[in-house]
Amino acid sequence: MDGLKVGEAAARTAWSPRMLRYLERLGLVVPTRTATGYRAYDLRELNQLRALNELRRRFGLAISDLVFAARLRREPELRKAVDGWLAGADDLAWVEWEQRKHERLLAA
Amino acid sequence: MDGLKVGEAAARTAWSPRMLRYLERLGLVVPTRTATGYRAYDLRELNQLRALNELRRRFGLAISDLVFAARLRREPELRKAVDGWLAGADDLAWVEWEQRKHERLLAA
DNA sequence: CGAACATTGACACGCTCGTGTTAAGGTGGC
DNA sequence: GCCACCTTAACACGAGCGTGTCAATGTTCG
Repeated sequence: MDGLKVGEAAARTAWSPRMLRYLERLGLVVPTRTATGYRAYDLRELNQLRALNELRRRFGLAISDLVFAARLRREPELRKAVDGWLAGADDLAWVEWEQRKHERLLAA
Repeated sequence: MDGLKVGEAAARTAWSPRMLRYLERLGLVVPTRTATGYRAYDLRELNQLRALNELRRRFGLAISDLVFAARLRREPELRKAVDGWLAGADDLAWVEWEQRKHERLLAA
């Protein structure tokens, strides 16, 4: 039987049960459920949780940053808009973009 | 003489002078400076500011979301790490990633 | 020179985030 | 059947975000 309950999963990932429920509500790490409603964390979710911790520690990210990153991936329109804004905002990036456009022309 | 002062720029972008200074400190919209230290907003910055407003309104983004997006662009290591996490976290994305790996193998 | 603007820095304030705790009830294994 | 765990919902609370405002000082322009 795989699928740890929230307490067991918490003990193995350095999160609290409270935070596991929170992360689920944010859509970041969503476990399956047993027939009676218990959260069931499999290896996949445990790895996500450990990796999430590591990401936060190494880069000082906020949880909301990851939520936003997930949103960027799911909403292409948003991604395009943000990329466009950054391109307009960042001189160097804009130059690079022009260069790549040039390369594409050369390659064609 | 191009380069509006902070008050003029604010009047033309629906931001307050206070917020323009805040956005500068965050690195999102950074005007040049006159010899005596006054902020000088050119067309480029005015457009960035208007576009930033629009982004926030249309997608309900927080300013910190844009800060994070800018960071993603500037730190490739961070971008790779976050993309990797999302790939592991999102079933569909993972499947697509496998597909693309497959395509790459076929193309080779 | 004086009025109107700019600069930085500080204090303040409401709101949301991340997190814990507690309450009221359901589930499961010994 | 008990005890330990789970469920959701609520109250709480410090920290930080987004903003305004005020103070003390410098700049520009008529």
